[in-house]
Amino acid sequence: MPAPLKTKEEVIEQLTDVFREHGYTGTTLSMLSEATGLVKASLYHYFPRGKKDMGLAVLEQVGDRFLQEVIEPIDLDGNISEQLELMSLHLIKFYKDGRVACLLEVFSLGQARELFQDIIKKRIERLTNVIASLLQKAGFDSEQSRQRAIDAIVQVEGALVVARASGDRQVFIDAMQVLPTQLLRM
Amino acid sequence: MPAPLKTKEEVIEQLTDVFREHGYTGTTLSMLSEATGLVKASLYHYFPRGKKDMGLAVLEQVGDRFLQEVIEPIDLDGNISEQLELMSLHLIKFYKDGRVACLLEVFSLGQARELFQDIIKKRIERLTNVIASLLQKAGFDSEQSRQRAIDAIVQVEGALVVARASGDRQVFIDAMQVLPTQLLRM
DNA sequence: GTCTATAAGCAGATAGAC
DNA sequence: GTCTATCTGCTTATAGAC
Repeated sequence: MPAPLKTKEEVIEQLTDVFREHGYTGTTLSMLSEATGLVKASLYHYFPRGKKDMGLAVLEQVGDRFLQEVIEPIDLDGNISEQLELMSLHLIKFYKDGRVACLLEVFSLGQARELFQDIIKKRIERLTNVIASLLQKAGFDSEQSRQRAIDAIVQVEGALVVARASGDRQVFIDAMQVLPTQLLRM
Repeated sequence: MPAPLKTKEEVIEQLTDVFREHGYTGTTLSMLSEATGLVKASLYHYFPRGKKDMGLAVLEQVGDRFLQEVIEPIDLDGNISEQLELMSLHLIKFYKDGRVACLLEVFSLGQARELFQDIIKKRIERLTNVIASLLQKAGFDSEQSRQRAIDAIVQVEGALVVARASGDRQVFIDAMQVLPTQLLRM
């Protein structure tokens, strides 16, 4: 039996680009078909329950990639300032200089909200905890760390939105570059 | 000739709620019909070019309301810290404690982006200038004022997104309450 | 695993009566 | 100014051949 031309993971990656640009409702099966090179019926082979399954798969894979590419490289025993600088660089890369949206933003709108809100809520909670534990290592108390972790997420989401809306990606890059200093400011 | 039961302005207000919740693509004429109590054909009386016209009308009216309710109350001759506190309160009210989205965010996604990007870009530029001129009154130089104005918009947009995604409106309220201090910090 | 063909329904939009 | 009725095209989704 020959290996499939595409793994499911590769298909999901191609779906991701479309969902990130158009949101959940704004994405049609025709777009997804064109992006993957598979006709609609073929997509149903990978995702039997259709668009909803595709959204879930994309959300999960992007979440995993975020942890791998942005969070896991952080060395909790390293210099905190350097680790935050590293995180900043990885954030810029992950969001392609501000060119792509965050799924947590675009999947929390309209009818998609009901479908994905539990997952999205958990992801934000988890991300808050990870960043907060990093800041606790830097000497902030539990509550301060949690507040600053939320600030960081607010900063990322806001900078992505403003960069996209204004058409100026530099807004995102600048915001990420000052993020480490902001988080450690007394 | 009797007065119409609804003015166009009132109709636009009802459309606004739907567009803010579902975004442009996610909003259907059926939703708009239900929200206004008018059948689809009646909506075309007010907006001859259809959904696109409705989006433009909503964008314009919300922009005007923002200037009236958040920007114009600011007294450029008053105490700067007090004026920013006032702005903070008005922002919380305008976005209904974080319950409603910003149109500049949700109208900059997917296919709606091409339709509205020029308007959205101009609105952000204008808003940046207004806030920057306020900060110049507080003694910041031109470049610092502009940067901090962008920071403020990033903060508002980010806090709205995180509040919506996490289902915790307090995130937005908290962020708005610390905004004045943040903007004036040396 | 990929395809052709097709179903059922909803989308945005229009004609024309009242 | 609001309506009923209708149109065309696109939507998600499925059946079944290869």
